[in-house]
Amino acid sequence: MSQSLDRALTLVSQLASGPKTLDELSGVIGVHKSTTLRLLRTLESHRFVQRDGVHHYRLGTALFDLANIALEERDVRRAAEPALRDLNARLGHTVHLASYEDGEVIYIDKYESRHQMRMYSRIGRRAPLHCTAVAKVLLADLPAPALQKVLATMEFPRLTANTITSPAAYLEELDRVRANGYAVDNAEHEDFIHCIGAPIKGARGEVLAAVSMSVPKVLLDFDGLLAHLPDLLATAEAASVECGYVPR
Amino acid sequence: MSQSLDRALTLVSQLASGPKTLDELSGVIGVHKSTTLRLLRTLESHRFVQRDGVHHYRLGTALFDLANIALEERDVRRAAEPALRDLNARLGHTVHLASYEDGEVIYIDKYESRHQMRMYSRIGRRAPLHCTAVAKVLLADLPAPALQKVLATMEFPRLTANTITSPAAYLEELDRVRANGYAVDNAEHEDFIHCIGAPIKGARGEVLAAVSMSVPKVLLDFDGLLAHLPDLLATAEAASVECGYVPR
DNA sequence: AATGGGAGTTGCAAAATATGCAACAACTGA
DNA sequence: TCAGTTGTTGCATATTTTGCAACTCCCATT
Repeated sequence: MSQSLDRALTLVSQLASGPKTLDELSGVIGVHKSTTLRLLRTLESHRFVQRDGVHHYRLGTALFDLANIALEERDVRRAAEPALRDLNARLGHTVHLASYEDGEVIYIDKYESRHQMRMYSRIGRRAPLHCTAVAKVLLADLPAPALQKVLATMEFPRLTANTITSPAAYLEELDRVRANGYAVDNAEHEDFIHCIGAPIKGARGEVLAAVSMSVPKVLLDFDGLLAHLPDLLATAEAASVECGYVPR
Repeated sequence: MSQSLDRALTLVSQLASGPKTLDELSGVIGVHKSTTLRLLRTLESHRFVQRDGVHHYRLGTALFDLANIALEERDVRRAAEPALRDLNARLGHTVHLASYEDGEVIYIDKYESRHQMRMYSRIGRRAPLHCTAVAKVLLADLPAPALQKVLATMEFPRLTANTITSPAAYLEELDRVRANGYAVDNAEHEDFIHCIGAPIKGARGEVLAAVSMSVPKVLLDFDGLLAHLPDLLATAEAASVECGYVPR
């Protein structure tokens, strides 16, 4: 481990909670302010950090560049785009693409609803593991040891009346996902939206990503949502084929 | 300057051009592979970097988190959202929000067109300075010394038949932006799209960000686009008011 | 206008870490 | 099974990082 680097990256993470002064940042990493300044100067030269007025530092624009590049590096995103865009155009609802990365589920693409609505999800954000359709799809495909490892640190905060709040109930839900070949979010994450999700597979049948379609309850009831399941599964299969999957 | 940190951040930047092996990364920063490994281990522990298979490293998910947070830190984005969302809903065309940061113009929000279309712009990406409406709006408001500084390093690659390709012509264009109170991209960036942009101002009249509306030429000709100028200017003013601007 | 306090900045000697080396481990293809 | 490639490790040495004390700059108060 590189101590100097560790300190610098801690500074960057600390700036995630808002702009801070040199003294504040020194306090966080426990070194002299002249040392902190030297680290900030280097971070600034790489644009990870920038001055915000005279006294504050904040996160810099290199993060945008790198985050965009990190997204575009994910081949499944490019391969899935035509199918997902088409689903969004035909049905007019929000479509997400998410992938599993190191114990987290990240939204890597999103096509906005034709109807004006605000959702939690944004490209680059993590999806909560316990209550989103995409996360259920992705965790359902993990090998048992990896799934146990994730569950060991997973939390189950109740976000709506329907949220799954125990590991046991969650494992049962993942069994249903495996049996059905798709997942649902029955207003478990945000109480005005429900959602269906399906896996996008690769050449060897492994799950590369998950696609989901989210609809406000006022526009479509749950049965109406499920009526779109064939569309979603067809979209997932079309995207899978683009990723090298050979259907049976 | 912190040499160790500088090397580590160079590694991160290098991974922007695709996954790389330990040896490749050592070659880039000119240190022994055991040193490179130690730097990568620290980057990995902060999730700036992750393993991609057994032999490659690639950009990690912390970049998504930080980029999202960096975006949401920008108050103008939150303040402008209602006005921009409304413009997008009423007219159905792509609406962008961009801000000026350290010599660059960054898209910080985007509302997709009702019509299926693919554009260069993405949230977090830089807008080319010489040929986008948002960049013209933002550069037109810079004090002369800062503008000269930007122009000193600015490039003018021809992207379409209409692209401005010289500093002199660009300065004339900025004069027009100042006189008109709005900017146009007359298919200068992407030859199938034109675009109008306007400033969003703060409490002291300073330009905080730029809003733009982009339309494919096949949907609306240039006169048709200009007919929407009152809508765009009204949106920019509504957003400005949310940012503390007091109209005259 | 002067002053004091807060925050940023600097040069350098001392303290501490980063570094490279050489050997080893693991994996893969022939 | 073996060779080559790539990742990994412990430790002595080389080099950088660090803290100090003083300085500069800016802003608010008197």
